[in-house]
Amino acid sequence: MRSKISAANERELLLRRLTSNRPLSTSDERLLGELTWRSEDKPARTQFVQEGDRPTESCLLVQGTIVRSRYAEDGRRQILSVHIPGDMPDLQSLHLERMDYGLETIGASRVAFVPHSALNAVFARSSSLSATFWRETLVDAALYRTAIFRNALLDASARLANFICEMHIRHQTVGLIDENGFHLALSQEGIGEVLGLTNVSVNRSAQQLRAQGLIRMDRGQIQVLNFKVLAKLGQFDTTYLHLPEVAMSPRRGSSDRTDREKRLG
Amino acid sequence: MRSKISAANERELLLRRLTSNRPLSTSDERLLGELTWRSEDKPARTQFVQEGDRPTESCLLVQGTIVRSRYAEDGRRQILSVHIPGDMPDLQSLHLERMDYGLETIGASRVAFVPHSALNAVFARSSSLSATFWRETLVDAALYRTAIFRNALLDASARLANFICEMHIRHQTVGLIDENGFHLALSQEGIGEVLGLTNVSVNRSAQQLRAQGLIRMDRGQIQVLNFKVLAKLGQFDTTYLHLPEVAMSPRRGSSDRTDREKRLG
DNA sequence: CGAAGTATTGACTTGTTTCAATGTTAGTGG
DNA sequence: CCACTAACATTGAAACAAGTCAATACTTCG
Repeated sequence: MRSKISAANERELLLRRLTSNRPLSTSDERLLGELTWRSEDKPARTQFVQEGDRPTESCLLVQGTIVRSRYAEDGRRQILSVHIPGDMPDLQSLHLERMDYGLETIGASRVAFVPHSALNAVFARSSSLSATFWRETLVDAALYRTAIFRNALLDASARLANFICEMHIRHQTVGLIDENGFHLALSQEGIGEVLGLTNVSVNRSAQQLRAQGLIRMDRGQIQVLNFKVLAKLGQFDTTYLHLPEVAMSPRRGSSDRTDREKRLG
Repeated sequence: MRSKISAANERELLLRRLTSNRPLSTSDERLLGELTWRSEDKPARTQFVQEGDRPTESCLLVQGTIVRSRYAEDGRRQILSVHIPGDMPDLQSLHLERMDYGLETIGASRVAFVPHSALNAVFARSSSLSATFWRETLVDAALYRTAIFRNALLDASARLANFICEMHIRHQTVGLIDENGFHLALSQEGIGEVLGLTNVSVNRSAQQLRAQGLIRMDRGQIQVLNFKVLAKLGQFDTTYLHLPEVAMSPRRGSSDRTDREKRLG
């Protein structure tokens, strides 16, 4: 259940993730490489960080699927976010003392831990590296925004479409996708806990999307057949993922903000 | 509509906010004081930052109420978060190039702007100050988590109760509350856009809470009469606000995480 | 005063939940 | 290798919370 392996995998995974937007300086890369990770394998359905905890380390998901969760009084679970390899789902515990959510595995997963003290030491030495990690938590917040939007304004099918689009792109970004699509350990009930729907509703929505030829979805294997239509249906816009801008359009000059104001109502 | 006033107010407001959790070092305080703010008064219902923008400055709400918003294709608006004086609702634009949401005033508001370049310069000089601002964005993310939880797992009345609890505490934290409660510029329709409800539903829920003697609520003025019961009803737990811990209990030792794991299902 | 925004109320509609039963699949151990 | 089991997926029917539509007050403010 525990192993102190050479942290080569963790380092590489993290590096790939952090540099997906802009390259790190060689000194930052070296600093990053000095971090020591402790890896652990977790079985499926295991809550390994809990609400109220005061972690002294943060984790990196190396393999598998984990979720952030919060429970209602009657025991129902809300999944706040779904994480795939490369994510650091409790980086924020570096600055927020108590956990306000739990972390649990969905399928069997491999998780690597790094002490807060080590991270802080590194950030004190490099403000650019600090900014890179800060940015990660900001993208995370952007995903939350989309969850709020999605669950409030879209109906069941559109929610599912939107969610599948997000997971598709995120898997694509870290190279976890092939001709059969990507693997998502979440059951239909689990997807319901993300989208604020029941398993029944998710099932019926999935059937609709399948009937329209937009997706294939079979026991955790999801394939997007028509991304464009799926995205349209789910009102999906990649902006919030803050991916690298391939064909960087010339930056719009910093025009006077007041010129662009819009009166509402 | 624009004024280059002495930034004394902005500085003080920001300082009060940032030190509400832990004091800043004198050198950090000095650095903070060197920032130059440009203040602007905005009329009600004005969107002054829009989806897709690439801001070169971040703002601090000095006075009034503003919201983060995102629109569905049919024009319906989702309010992602509600902001009160002391909040910096687009700090994240420092590291995320494009806005994935808009910023709009609800009532007439005063907003102060500071260039990203100035913030970056300050953060490069002090990693502790950088961490303090980072933390602000992390609390922000915690509020999003609660919004997701609330809108998915609670029924209309509980959602409203939860939301009022949050706004009550947040106003209290910055001293914007008196014997008549606090002022919230949002209409019932606006509250609905926060909670994923219609104005009709908000109205009926408000009546319920009033009938139970839990709140008073009249044209933007909200008074909590029985916080304890309201919080219970809304399943409200302050953890996620990450307030200073008054009677700091001795930190639980960093017990081996694996000892505390919980199997689910 | 008039106008616009906001709050309130009632009647009707609807998307989703709930409940419950039945398939289906993957994994386990004899 | 098949019976057994648990988890997951699918289906139908009934119930319900919230939405929609629409009419009527109330407030604020130029």
